[in-house]
Amino acid sequence: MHLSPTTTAAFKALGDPTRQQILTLLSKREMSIAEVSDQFEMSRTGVKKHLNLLEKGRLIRVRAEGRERYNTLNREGFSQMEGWLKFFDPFWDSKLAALKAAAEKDFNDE
Amino acid sequence: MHLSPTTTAAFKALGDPTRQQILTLLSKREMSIAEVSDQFEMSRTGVKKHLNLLEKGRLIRVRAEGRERYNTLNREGFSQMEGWLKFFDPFWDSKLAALKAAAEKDFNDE
DNA sequence: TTATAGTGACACCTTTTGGTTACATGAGAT
DNA sequence: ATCTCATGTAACCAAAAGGTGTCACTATAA
Repeated sequence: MHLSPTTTAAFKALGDPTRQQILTLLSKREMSIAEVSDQFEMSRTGVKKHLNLLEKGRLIRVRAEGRERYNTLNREGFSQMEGWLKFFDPFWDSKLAALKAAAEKDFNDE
Repeated sequence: MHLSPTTTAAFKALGDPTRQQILTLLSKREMSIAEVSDQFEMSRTGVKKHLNLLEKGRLIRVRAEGRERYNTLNREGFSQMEGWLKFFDPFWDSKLAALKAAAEKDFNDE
């Protein structure tokens, strides 16, 4: 199975707590860069870098309005991740799952 | 919205092509570390590091059998990621989506 | 025009990641 | 016991990521 660089970037982007928080913020309303960075201790430049990474993973889009840039969630990145995760669904349902369930007790717990 | 360190580790783990390939391999059958590393140019130690990261994100489990360690997919990590992505579903369906769709043409294309 | 506020881009530093080699351990075979 | 093979761990290195401040640019306001 092959994952596009964009989708890889999406997963990578979600592997950071700051970017997770940014997405949560943007799920409430679109925000300019300054508005987003006001919510963090971090410098604006630092937040901007995170926004760039989110954009690279198609998790947000940027809309210019005057001298401001408004950031909004972009469904594309989310869909691609969900699509790839679905690839594994057959594994959980397969007949092998029964065997694995039987052997489950033998697994190391941690 | 808060993401556990484990789930963050899962996303981080998927942000790497090698680890994506390992998961794809394990979706066919469980494999020992040596078997997995045979599929890559990389050293066994390098592969082992990737396996550790996958385990940290609860994407695989390790079962000891004799002197071998068999790696299998673990649904837990996958479910947690899917669960978090679902958090954003209401966003796509919201009435605001209509407004956003109307403004869609104004978005920068790349 | 001039000043100001929001942004983009650059150089820089520190920490983490992705990879290596070398060595220690533990189970199976001889 | 000894030898072998799969694995675990530590030390190390280069490259990438996460953060900073500074400067240039542009659009609004005065």
